[in-house]
Amino acid sequence: MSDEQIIQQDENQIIAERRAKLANIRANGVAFPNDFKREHLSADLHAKYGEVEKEELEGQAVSVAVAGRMMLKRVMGKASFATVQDGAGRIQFYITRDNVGEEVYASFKTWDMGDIIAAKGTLMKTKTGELSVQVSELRLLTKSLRPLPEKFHGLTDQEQKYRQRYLDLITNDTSRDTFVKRSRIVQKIREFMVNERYLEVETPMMHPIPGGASAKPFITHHNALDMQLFLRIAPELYLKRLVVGGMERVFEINRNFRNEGMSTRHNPEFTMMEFYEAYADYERMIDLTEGVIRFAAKEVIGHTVIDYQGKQVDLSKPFARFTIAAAIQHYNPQYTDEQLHDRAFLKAEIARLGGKPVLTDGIGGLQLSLFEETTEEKLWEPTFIIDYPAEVSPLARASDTRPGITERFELFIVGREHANGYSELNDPEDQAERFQAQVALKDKGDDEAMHYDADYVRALEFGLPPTGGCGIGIDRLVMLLTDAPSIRDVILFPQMRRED
RNA sequence: GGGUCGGUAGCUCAGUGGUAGAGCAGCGGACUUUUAAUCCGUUGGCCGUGGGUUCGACCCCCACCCGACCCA
Repeated sequence: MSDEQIIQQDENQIIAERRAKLANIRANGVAFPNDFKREHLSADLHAKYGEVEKEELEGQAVSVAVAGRMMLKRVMGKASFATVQDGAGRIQFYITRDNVGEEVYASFKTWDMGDIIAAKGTLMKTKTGELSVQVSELRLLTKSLRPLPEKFHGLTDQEQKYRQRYLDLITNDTSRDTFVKRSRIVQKIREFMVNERYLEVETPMMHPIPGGASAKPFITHHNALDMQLFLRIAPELYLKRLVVGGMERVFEINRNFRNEGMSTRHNPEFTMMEFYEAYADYERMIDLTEGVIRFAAKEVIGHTVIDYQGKQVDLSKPFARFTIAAAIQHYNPQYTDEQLHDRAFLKAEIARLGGKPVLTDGIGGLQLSLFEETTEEKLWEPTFIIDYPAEVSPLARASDTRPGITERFELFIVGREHANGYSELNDPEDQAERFQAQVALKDKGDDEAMHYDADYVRALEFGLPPTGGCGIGIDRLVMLLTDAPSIRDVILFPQMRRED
């Protein structure tokens, strides 16, 4: 369908009438003026004058200049009220023919919901005590050609909320509030990290070798270099190169791209914070992770015991810790210690539960699969799962005392993974071997296995100090803190199928 | 990929084999303190798309498209 056809199809009587009004405005001067100087925001006025008594307020004769989108309009003969929404809230205009003049008043009556209007006037209070602008000058700044969603119910259609986010933002306070909170959460996370003397950095989004995670990448192509590039699946290997380079505390908050299925928990592009600290281990990363989440909750939500989808989550007390096997047994007491160390039993049990076929054969990997099938979703309260098997942790440092185990953790809250961190593997020879093992897995058909990154190994050969690192899923954290059921509710423009 | 539910006026929703409805928005009128203002009048539909069944389909059947949720 061509654009022209879409436009044609979209036209209706309401739009046609508004276009006619716009044509009339054009014929009479500047249709889209940009010379009005807005001086006040609704929220500031409510904060400053909302509690002032009617007589006192009107005695002060406070002059204001405000502007916004007309959301409600109540015309009563020679006097009208309009509710105007600006970036911070709403305020009511009181418009009378006697104050604005017959001509402007007649024009106002033709203006529509959704139009961007501006007023100068003085503050007043109505007889019910609502702070309002008694308008002396009234202007139309932007004619809106399309009707807004119904004023009471707003926009409810999920698809339209996602595809036309601007409409969702205009009409739904909760949606606006979610994205304001998202911004504040990210800001507070930055503040926390900077206070920990971390430097914020940006590393490439386009990678010649995708690395740092087990995931399928998006593939793109650079014309001038005639080179295949991958949208990054994680910044990890670049950030650790920076630690090699002497940037001892770095973090990056940015997008990752994974070419996988979409769900209420997965969007193809999503935001992670990764951070790396020299001379730190995974215990320090656990502390930072717990600290930054608690800080963001306290600063943005105001408290650390929050509601998520009708159930409480307590972020205030120290997060629980379990090894994988201990967590399985704690939440599924039917499994015996013996069973959890029996390869044949684990394989059969995973298959019975409908889990993915396991390509690796180690006890640790099998336990992890069983954990994913039986336990993950039950971890409602914040819980660190620790001691991941080396075979599924190709970038993590192995335990000095327990063979096959790495110093790694993942954080689960409300049954979802929120963070993943470890003491970094800084032995270049061990790293080279683990990459080779990944390549072998890839050859066996695991298309999420990692590539061999020779430059990364070379960097390690110059010496990566002992380092701790961690990644925190920002979208999921925002979901948690804003009580959003779907990742699409916290991403302004979530990925959607093409409309045609 | 599988299952469930949904797609009807610009928006929010009814309708169930027999002339497509309501509220809001729009248009015309009344109204100088309204609060989703109110009152009177009124315009507006390829009922997601394409096939079928039927004298007749928004409704029944099949396929497809789009979305939400659940499962893999």
